Amino acid sequence: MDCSPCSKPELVAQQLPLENSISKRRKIVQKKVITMKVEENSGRQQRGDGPPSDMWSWRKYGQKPIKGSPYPRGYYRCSTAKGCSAKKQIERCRTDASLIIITYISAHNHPGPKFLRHHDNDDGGNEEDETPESNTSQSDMGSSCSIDLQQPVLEESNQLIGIQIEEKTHEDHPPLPTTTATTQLSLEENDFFDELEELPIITSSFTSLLTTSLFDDRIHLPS
DNA sequence: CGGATTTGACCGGCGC
DNA sequence: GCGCCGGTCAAATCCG
Repeated sequence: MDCSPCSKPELVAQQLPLENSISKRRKIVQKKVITMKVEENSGRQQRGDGPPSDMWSWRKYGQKPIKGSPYPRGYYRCSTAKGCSAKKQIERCRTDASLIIITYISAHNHPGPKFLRHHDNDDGGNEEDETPESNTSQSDMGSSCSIDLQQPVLEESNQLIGIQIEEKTHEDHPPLPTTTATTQLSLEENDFFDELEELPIITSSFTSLLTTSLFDDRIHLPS
């Protein structure tokens, strides 16, 4: 039962220096931790780090053994668009190899894959796959993308255990670690996704949960 | 041949 | 100040 990585302090407490390179004064780390159980006979995670396929294209750019965990952590970057700063980390629960912990960092700043496009292009006006490089305005600030964040849809063969959204605003005077906005969700917490139900395809109850949008910087600006 | 993956090295932050 | 650890880079390799 100790397989509750959602509450694992290490996961929650780790800070990502990703944004640090962007802004030293303000560190805003937006992460969404998805814990899901994958079946061994799914034949996908046979290598121990095989990423559950979602609708995005991810390119692996690193892998590191994590202290205290027998399983390495894989670092993936969105390869759907060049300028996309979306990343995800995939690791396995130290106590349960069948438990996959996927950490989504930042967000996609480009139209999503097929089904999203179909839904998004309803107006047929934004078909332009605007490469983020075109607008060099804030291509580096992927977290502040102006479009809603699209979240992956995982195979229904995977069982979603929980989603944990956390957000850290780290300025000169960092608040108590416990003040980090952490939303822990269970499968029963459907009300949270009530606002996210606009997702066009719902292959399963789990996939719909995964289509949540991360936060926009615009909604919350502590300034 | 092009793109994706692998893997070791490097860098920066944090704790002691 | 030093060491540890996590995250990223980049060259080499593999695969389609």
